[in-house]
Formats: sequence, structure tokens, C-alpha cells
Amino acid sequence: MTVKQLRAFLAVAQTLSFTQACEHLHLSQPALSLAIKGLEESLGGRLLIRTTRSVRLTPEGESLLPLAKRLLADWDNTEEVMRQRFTLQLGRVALAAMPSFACNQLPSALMAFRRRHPRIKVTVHDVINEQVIDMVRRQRVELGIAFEPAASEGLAFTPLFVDRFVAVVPADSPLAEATTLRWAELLRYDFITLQRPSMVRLLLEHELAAQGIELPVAFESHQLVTVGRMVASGLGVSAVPALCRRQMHELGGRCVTLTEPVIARPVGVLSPAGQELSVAAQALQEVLAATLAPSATP
Amino acid sequence: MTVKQLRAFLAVAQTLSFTQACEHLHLSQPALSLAIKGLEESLGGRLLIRTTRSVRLTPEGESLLPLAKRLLADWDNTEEVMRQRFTLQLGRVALAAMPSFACNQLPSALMAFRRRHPRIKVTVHDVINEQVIDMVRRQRVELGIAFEPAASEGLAFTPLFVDRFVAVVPADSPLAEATTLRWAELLRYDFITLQRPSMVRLLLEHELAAQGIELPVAFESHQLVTVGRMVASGLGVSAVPALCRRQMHELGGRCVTLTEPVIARPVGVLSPAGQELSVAAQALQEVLAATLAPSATP
DNA sequence: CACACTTACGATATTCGTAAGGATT
DNA sequence: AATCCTTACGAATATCGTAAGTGTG
Repeated sequence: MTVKQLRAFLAVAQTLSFTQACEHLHLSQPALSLAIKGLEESLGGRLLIRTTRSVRLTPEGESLLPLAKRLLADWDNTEEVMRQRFTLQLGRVALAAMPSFACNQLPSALMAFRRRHPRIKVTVHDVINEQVIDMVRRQRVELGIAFEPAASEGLAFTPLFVDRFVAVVPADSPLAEATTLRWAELLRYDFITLQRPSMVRLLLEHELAAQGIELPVAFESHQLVTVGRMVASGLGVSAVPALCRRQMHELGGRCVTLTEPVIARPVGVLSPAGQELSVAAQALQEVLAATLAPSATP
Repeated sequence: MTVKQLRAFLAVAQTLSFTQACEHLHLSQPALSLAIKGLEESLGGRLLIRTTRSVRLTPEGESLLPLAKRLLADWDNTEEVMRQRFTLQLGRVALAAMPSFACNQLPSALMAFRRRHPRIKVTVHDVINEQVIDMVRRQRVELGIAFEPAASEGLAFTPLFVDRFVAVVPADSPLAEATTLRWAELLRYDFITLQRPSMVRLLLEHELAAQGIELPVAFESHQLVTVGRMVASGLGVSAVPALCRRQMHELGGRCVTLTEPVIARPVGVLSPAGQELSVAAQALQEVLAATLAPSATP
């Protein structure tokens, strides 16, 4: 039994005419005749009664009709779904992004992606840097956006831009007027930062320690928003990835470029190393690269 | 997309090896390679990642796998069901039979049928003669067993045997000793018969009227069993198709051959005229003919 | 270098369309 | 006589297997 044969049967059964079925199938009458004959032989009995003037279904043909309908509908649907998947007319990508990126750069990137591929669904997992890496590793998501991981075994990292830490100070602070600040100047004030397991926190401590500087931590939070609010209300100062510049500004803080040392880390797209990406994920990665390439260091 | 291609994909996806899949499919490696290639081209993208040393599924291949499994399972199942239908390993026949036949000859005929085709289900509709004809006409059943209908437009009648009316008398009646009775002798007694819409009743009245005899009906019932019981308990006498002989005997009546006139009607199988019968129905008809042919007039 | 998949090519099968045949209205 | 399905046959197409090619571990 072949797909062609079954399709031929369905066409004849629905029109009850070989001639009409022919047009529907773009096939000559003899070819159709042979197809039906072949189907009947392969199944071991007659499906259609052909008197020269009329075509009817045998009881067995009658019982095959609904089965054939369902089978061919499923068949065509499967074919269509796969084609759509490949042409990006259908699909789903799961993406994990660290919060700072997820709530700053990501929305506009997703807008661009959706404009180009409106039928692709995107699932965003807004999780901390470490979990992003973990989710990509465990194949819970196809793509991740995070700082470049130290140990990248099994992971491919495609840098998007370099993110540099900037100072956040209260709007009414004298520091807010400076165009650039040295870490030493910033750290004269109470320092507010994220709690310990955070990548940002560890990174800061590590880089500053290398310069012989210790963080004078006054307050800790585990939410960047809270840190922003605390700075804005005058509790102290902080340093955050430049990614969060706009967000900090909206919360009422002022951002100032930091030097000595310049602390910066590449941010990029993580994907499973040897693993093939779905067409949809490839497209998303491209859009991410395209929308973020021009602005090297935000 | 063809069945072969999908089957090839499934085999490779499950074994993750072209070589192993080949054996499973009884196909050479190049042919398999071509099949996969063809499938990928028809769907518009890659399904398998072939490094020379390993085979993996792309995300799209991963998404096709369950669809392919279901599709092929349905396909094979449909093919199998149809083959079984044609080889009488599976199927269902609906049969209508008049009660006198249904409860006398039919059980043994069905036994014979079941012995020969144990997997064919039979639905028996035990309905009165007129409804048998009606159900065959409306195609509610494929076969009917009834007296030969007068107007048989659209129906094919295949006679099985001729059924002759016999007298039923109480066991202690003097008539029970006779080897044969004339109608005139029988009708000296109170007559018990079925109620009016019954074919048997109408037939009797019609045939006797032709001889100038009128039925002296004393009691009426619409169940043959009741008639039998009434006779057995001495209320009167009756006449029933010879088919019911054994049943009447079991109820306590005695059956005696009737003459002057001999009232007889062919009993046979009814089927839709031009209509094709299912293979299962044909087989049932054959068994009916075979089991009832030897005993011409029971 | 050995294994596993791909490409090349000739042989075989299948399928298709044109033409002729048969049966019914 | 016209219509509709089937059979016959030659041509085009597809598919298969053998043999050679290519890249990886």
C-alpha cells in the first residue's frame, strides 16, 4: 500500500467517478485504474465495484474510507508541520537569559525577531547567570544569554558585546556630576551590592581583589531593582553592568563610567557545543547578533 | 514524502546507525542514504546529523520522530485490519432473522460459522418477518432470513428450504395419534394463533380463504411460545411452520403433518439486490446454505 | 587504516500516458 | 453512439545494488 494508491482510492471514493478523480489527482484514467488495482491486490480484496456506468464502494471499501481519510489527513498534516518548521512559519525556541539582559536588551531583540518570524513562539527563562549556563547544559533550552562562562566544556559561546561595570550613585550625590570615576573614589561611600551567590558580586570581588581593593559592603540584596532603589534613596552607591544603565536611571540613580580598573566581561549567546540548533534557534541567534552588534558596549 | 522514506527515517532514528537500519529494512546503505536524503529534501531541511562516525537527530528530526512513529503505526494497522477483513480473520456481519428461524435453525448454523471463522462477530436481529425485509432494504443488516417476500424489488432472495405448516395439538388430544391431518379435521377444535400483523397469521388466512375455509380463531397471542403453551395446556390447537416443530414439542405440544391444502412457503436468505456483500457476509451466506441444504423440508 | 556514510553509475522495476478494447445506457 | 472503465504497450522515471570516494577516530 502506497500513499499514492490510498490517495487515489480516497479521490474515487469521494467522487464515485474515476474520470473526476483523475482531474483531482492530475493522473490519466489508466494510471488511476492501475493504482486502485494495485491497492486492491495489496490488501487482498475488492474495494470498489466498477460497473461500466457507475462506481460504488464494497462494504470493505466503506470501512476503509474513514481510515483512509484520517491516515491521509495525518500524513499531510505531518508533512506540512515539518515544512513550516523548516521555513520558520512554525516552531518554538526556548531561551534562557540572565535578568539584567532579559529586562533590558532582550525585549527589543525579541520584537525584531517577532517582526521577522511572527509564527515562532519563544519561551524566555529569566534566570540568574549560573542557571542560564546550567539550563543550556541540560538542554532545557536551546540558547542562553550570559556572561562568558569560565569553564565552557560542552558549550559554545558566541560573544555579542562586552559589558562594562558602571557606578550607580544617587542623583543628588556630588559623584553624579563626574563624567568618569575611579573605583577608589566610588568606594569611599557605603557600597550596596547583590548577595553572594550572584555572578556579578563574585566577579566584582574577584577583580577588585586582584587590584588589592576590598568591597566595603554596607547593604546586600538579591534583586537588582532593590539595589537601584536603595542607591536612588541615598543609602549608598553601587556598581552594575552597563546593561542596566537605563533601568538604574529609571529607578532614580545616576550611572558614571568606572575606571582603574576597568571591569568588563563579554556577554554572548551560549549553545550546546556539538549539538545542532533548530532552524528557529539559529534564526533567533542571528537576530540577537544583528540587533546587538552595532552597539558594542552599551 | 513516501512511506518508504518515513520508514527509513524511523529505522535510522531508532538505531542511530545507517548500517543497522539497513539490515532492519533489507536495504543497501546507499539506498537508505538516498531515501533519507529524499525525505530531507521533500521536507526542506535536515533531520539527521551525519558525521562519518555518528548519527544524531536534529531538533527537527526529534520533532518528527514521534509523528513518524504514530503515522507508521496507524498505517500498518490500517493495512493489517483491511487484510484481516478480506481473509475473514476480522469483521462483523449484521443479520436479521425471523424469530422462528432465529431460535431453531440459526444457532447451529452460527456454530458452524464460528467454527470456521472464529474472529468474525455476528450481530443477530431477532425480529418479525416484515422487519427482516425492512432491515435488509434499509441496509441496517447485510443479510436477512425470512419467508420469500411477495414484492422483492431491490432484494435478492436465495431459497434455503421450503417450510410447511404443521398442526400443533395437545399431547393428550386424540389428534396427536394421527400421522397426518386434514385442515378440516384440525379446525373442528378451537384455534389459537398469532395476532394480525404477523406474516404467519396472514399467510394462513390467505391460503385457507382460497380453499373457502375460514379460521375459527379462539385465542390470539403475539408470541409463538405463548401459542405453544396454550396448546400444550389444552386450550385448543394451532398450526405453525415446521421450523418450530422441536420448540413446540419442548413446550409440550405434538406436531402432525397437515394436508388439504398443503401450506408451504420458501424460506431463504435476503440480501440487497445490486449491492455487493462483504466477504464476511458472503461467507455467512455460504455456511447458511451449506448447513440447511441437506434438510430440505424440516 | 578501518569504519561509516556519500557519490557515481549501470541494471532493473515501476509508473505513466497514449492507444485500443469492452460494456452499458 | 457516447460514455466510462480496463487492458496493452512503449517510454520516461525511479529505485536499487555494486563499486569507488571521503572524512573521522
